[in-house]
Amino acid sequence: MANTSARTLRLLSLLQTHRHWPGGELAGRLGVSERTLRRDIDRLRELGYPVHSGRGLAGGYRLRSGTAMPPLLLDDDEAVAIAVGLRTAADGTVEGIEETSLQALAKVIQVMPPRLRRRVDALRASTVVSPLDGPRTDATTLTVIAQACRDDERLTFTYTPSSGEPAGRRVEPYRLVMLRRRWYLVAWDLDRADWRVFRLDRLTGAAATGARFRRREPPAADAAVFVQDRIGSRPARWDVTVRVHAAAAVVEAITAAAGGRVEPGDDGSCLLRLQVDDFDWPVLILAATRADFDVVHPPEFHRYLRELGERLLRAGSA
Amino acid sequence: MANTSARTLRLLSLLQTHRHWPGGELAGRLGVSERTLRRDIDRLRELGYPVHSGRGLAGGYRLRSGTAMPPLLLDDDEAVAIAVGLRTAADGTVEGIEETSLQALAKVIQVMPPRLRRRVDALRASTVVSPLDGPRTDATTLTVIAQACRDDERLTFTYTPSSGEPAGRRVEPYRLVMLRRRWYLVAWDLDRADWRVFRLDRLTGAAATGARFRRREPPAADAAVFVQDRIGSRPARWDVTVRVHAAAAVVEAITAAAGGRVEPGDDGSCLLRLQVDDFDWPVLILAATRADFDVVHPPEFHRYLRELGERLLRAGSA
DNA sequence: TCCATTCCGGTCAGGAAGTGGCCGGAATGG
DNA sequence: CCATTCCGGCCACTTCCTGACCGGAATGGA
Repeated sequence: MANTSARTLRLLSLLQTHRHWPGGELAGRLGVSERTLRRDIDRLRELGYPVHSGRGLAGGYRLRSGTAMPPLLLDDDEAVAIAVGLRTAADGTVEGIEETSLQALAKVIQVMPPRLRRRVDALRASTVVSPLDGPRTDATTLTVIAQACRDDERLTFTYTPSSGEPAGRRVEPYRLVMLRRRWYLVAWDLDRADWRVFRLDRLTGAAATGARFRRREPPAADAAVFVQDRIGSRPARWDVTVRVHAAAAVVEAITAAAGGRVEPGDDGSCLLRLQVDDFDWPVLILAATRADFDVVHPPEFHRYLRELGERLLRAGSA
Repeated sequence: MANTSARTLRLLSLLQTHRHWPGGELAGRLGVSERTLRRDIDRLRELGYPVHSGRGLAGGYRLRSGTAMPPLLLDDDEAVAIAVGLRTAADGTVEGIEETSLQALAKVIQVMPPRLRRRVDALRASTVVSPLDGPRTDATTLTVIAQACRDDERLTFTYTPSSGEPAGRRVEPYRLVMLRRRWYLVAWDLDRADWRVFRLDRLTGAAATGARFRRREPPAADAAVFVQDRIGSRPARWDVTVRVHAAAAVVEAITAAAGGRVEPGDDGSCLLRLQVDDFDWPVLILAATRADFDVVHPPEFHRYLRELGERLLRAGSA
């Protein structure tokens, strides 16, 4: 039996689940003498995990935070929660960490027992999301590709270009990039013998073949820049400025989460600035303020408001 | 030196970062002979982690999924991503796993080095959330309380009841419950010698005193039920039914994520049902469909639409 | 102040386990 | 057919693990 390693892990696990443990209790659970337990604790400390100990009646052992992440020992529920959380973060719920979340997700999913994966999938549907976020990429596809990138495994899939027929592709995946809430895959296309960028929402049936390859010279130092260059002109992005007839503090409370900037005016109103891709978002925010407002900046927003206002009135008076 | 335990962990870590490793490479990195490496691999297998091995040129070792979660060995970025993901999930982004996410978050945060905690805090602001979600509870408060619940530590905080002055409380925390997107703490109030329910958004300055207590008989088998009973009558919750003049498939694509139910009609329109706490949400969804619609069910929605429509028109015509 | 409780770490001796070197074997892919 | 890779038995040596026993020291409550 690989006793000492297993015991070290179990000890770490116990210390992670409940913060405070008396020595005798730990020794009992591990099935060793208290002397040996003390030595195990010492071993953990030598490994760099700071185990605090206190004497007397209220004494006991506890694991504190140290300088490095210790191995996380998770129970099933926690593992599922982590996978689900990472999935939503990878979907763009938290800006700026999509790629990292995906990488971590790939790691978790890879070692996760199948029964837990099924639970994660089952929770997939219950995410509360904004209906404006656009198409989510299938999480399975995402993790399959992320793993292939990490492990240098060839990938096959069916791709439908913006103009053209669906066709099979064989690639050596390099990196996944999220840009403006869309996932892209940078990969070396084996048949075309060149680097290509694929939009994940146009890609189906992704599967790692199992065959490994040696990494090529990347097409660019930063994969995101490469994608940026390839997909070219960005979609219209609006800079909305609105004068809201309500106290700045009130408006700020509502918009803070959405990332708007609020400047207080002198007459009890305030100026709200938002950067958005479409107008649905700002309308929602403005509706929530329950105050009157005037559009300062984009004329297009004027028209949009008129149309929507008329539509709502039609529905409201029927 | 605690050699074999440390090595087992490092080996596990290596196997988790990159899926495929030739034996010689692993042995080199661990600083042992290949024979010993083989024994280490065997040890992992005995511990229940299925290490797959392949022979020949494309051979090597890889960690597969097994029947239990192995210890997760994360680098800094991944740990941060996990914490951030759990935090958003605990905020109610994914329904039904808030408590579990919080529990996992408490575990991660507890062992996370301070420098990583700071990074998590820094990312706090950048979450893309709906401005309608109501006040988010401070994540630090949340984790402090969650840890106190888990570790049976007394808690002190300042509480402002719905009617009354802020006052200090000393409690023995029992459980955190999320109900209708709000966090509640069930705890034994030491001064009042009774079980109480506290709303977290009315609670400030939470701190664990460090003093531990013995768990009392819980006030109810299910803490959520207890909270439900105590907070009593639910806020108005609307059952909105709308006829949308657009194809069912189109509407479904937009509303699926928000949890609405769509029934196709015979004339190209469809019936959309939503259960919501306020009307901002459905308006956003309906605006996104870019189609006309009629309100079928709650008359209050009529009035709301008229008011909002007029407000938008005022803003749109200025 | 005293006392029970708890962690601490030294020492000892027997036993278990880890280690590297060596080997023939077998699967795999070019 | 051959190079590459994992496999696992054997052996001798060394390391370390373990439990038992001890006196000591910090702690918090009576």
